Amino acid sequence: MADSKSITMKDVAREAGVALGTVSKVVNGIPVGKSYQRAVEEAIDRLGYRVNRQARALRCMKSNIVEIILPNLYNPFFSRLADCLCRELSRRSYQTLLFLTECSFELEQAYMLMSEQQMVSGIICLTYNPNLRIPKGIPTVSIDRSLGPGIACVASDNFGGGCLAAQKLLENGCKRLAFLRTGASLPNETDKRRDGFIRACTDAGVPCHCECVNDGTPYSAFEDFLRSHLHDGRLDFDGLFCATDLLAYKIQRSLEQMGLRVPEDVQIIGYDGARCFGDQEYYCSTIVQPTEEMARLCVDLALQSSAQSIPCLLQLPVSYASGGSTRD
Amino acid sequence: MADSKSITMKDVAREAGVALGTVSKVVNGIPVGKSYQRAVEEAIDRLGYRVNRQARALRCMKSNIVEIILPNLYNPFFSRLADCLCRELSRRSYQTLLFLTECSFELEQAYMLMSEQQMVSGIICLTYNPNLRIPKGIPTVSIDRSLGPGIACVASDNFGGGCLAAQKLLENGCKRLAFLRTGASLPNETDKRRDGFIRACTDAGVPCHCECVNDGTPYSAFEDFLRSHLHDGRLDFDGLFCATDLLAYKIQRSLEQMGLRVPEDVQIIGYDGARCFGDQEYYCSTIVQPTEEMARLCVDLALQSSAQSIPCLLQLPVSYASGGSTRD
DNA sequence: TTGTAAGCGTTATCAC
DNA sequence: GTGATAACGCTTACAA
Repeated sequence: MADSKSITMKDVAREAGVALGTVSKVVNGIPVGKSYQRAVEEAIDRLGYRVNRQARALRCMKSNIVEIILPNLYNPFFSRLADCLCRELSRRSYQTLLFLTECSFELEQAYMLMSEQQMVSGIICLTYNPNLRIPKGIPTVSIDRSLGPGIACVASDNFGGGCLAAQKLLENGCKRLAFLRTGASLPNETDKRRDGFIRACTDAGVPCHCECVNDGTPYSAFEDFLRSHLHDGRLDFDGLFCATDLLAYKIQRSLEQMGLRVPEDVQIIGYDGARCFGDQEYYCSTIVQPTEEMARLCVDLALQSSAQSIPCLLQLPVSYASGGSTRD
Repeated sequence: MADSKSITMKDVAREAGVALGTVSKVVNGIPVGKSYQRAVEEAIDRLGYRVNRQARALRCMKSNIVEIILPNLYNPFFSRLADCLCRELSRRSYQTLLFLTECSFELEQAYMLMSEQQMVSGIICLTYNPNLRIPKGIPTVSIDRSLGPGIACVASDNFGGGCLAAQKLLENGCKRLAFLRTGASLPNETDKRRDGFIRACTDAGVPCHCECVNDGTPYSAFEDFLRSHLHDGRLDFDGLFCATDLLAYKIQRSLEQMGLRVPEDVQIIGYDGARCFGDQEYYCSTIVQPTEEMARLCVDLALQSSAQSIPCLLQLPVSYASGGSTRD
């Protein structure tokens, strides 16, 4: 009890009868004389010594901490991402410092700059602030949005995913397609979901409607949209591609309330690959983001101290998964 | 560019033409002379100085970091908890260091002890290791499991929740009840869900069956159980209380595959209050844990430096929410 | 190969 | 009220 004054290297050195520097070497795996090695290791065990990471960080001007900035953890895509990132970091003996912004520009900026007083090894962030100031000298990786030259951006192949969605709907016999989206008004990588979708539609010679609303807009705007395209209990579209699984989920519920059946009357494909309870069934047919691979890549980049000509944008391939809202 | 050698207090002191100690005082809100105050603040702005938290932590032997240990972030209950905890900590100017264990006893222990070399302000954990060694001198809060005397445990009112589930099923006309559970073989607070359920059944004079299997057991054990109680397309039970929403969700799917309708033939209540996409509809009728309040309480306790006679167990009230798997 | 000593950026204790 | 100065625990030249 009275002891717990925290054991330091000095204590270990005294206990082992060696100099402070020798202990440090042993702790850091730098070779020392066999007998010293043993003596120090025994003393460490005996005393239960553990290195003080703050002191080390201060001295080395670098902690083994990576900062993660996300909007929240209740959205399954973000929580899955956080899960994968944290695990991948642990695997490499790094720690995860987590910040949640709920998309507040101010918080995004504040947490971003926090790293400066923190000596973190890297930053992995998913932000929306268009004027985000990035701390210099800290490897930074952005997810789904380009933060400017020199900052790596990791994303899924949004364009390819959009194409894939169109292809699948067409394969399943859809003739009248529409793309629905609610999202940041600022340009980011996820815009390409629409571009890819339109491209595939154009290539196939099939017309397609786009209904995109800004983030502030209430969901009811989509219900109005659907109703305005409902004639005699029949929707003008038989295939919908929604920019996220969440939107797909809501749209499906709206359609069902209007008396339409999914997938019999209307087929829907979402984007993300979200699953019930995180690892059970897909909520809907979806374009699956390779979350684990994205996390691994983010960590790779965030730990790459030397900015050795990192590509500005890295896109990872997506896949399609049937989840009940399509007829395949 | 060439400057970014990180600005220190010393730089600020020189810039402002005052002593180091004066800068420290300003930074920490300790009163100094009016003119000094201004000079220092201006210098700080001009130089863009930010306090180095590692140095402060080292000097004060205490960082403003709270360690959170959870099994994972894909399970909605855990991710919601993490979300609330992180937000609550931020609100009080603390940072969140996140560790995920996937219930590995070794990792639980390793992360628990990590705090010793970290000078964290507190630990909030949800663990299963029965022999977990707790670092001394760091305020520790356990969720859903008592870690022994002196360690606060925060949980929802599991017993009350069990009672409530039974009451709701009975109110809805159920006559033949059963409790289903898969969970840690080690005793923890969530065991009381069963106890409360049984108690309410007993009080009401209604028989109830309990089917509890250990964590390792494959889910198919429950399917076998259900099948063994299925006679002529009719289940021996018309009301099920599942220890978690996830189990309720799986059971519902199994029943539907067997040709039974929920809630017409069998009503189901889960526990947790999990929602689709984190904030949409409930997956099923459920006993809702007050996650936000629990998080707040955990943070309260984890930051309470003085162990001023903290109650060992704190239970927060639950509520019932209808989610389609019952007839109310 | 080992020991010594100078910091890393803060805070806190004192003389002034 | 202000300003030197000594730690905090560790790493790393550099000297022995």
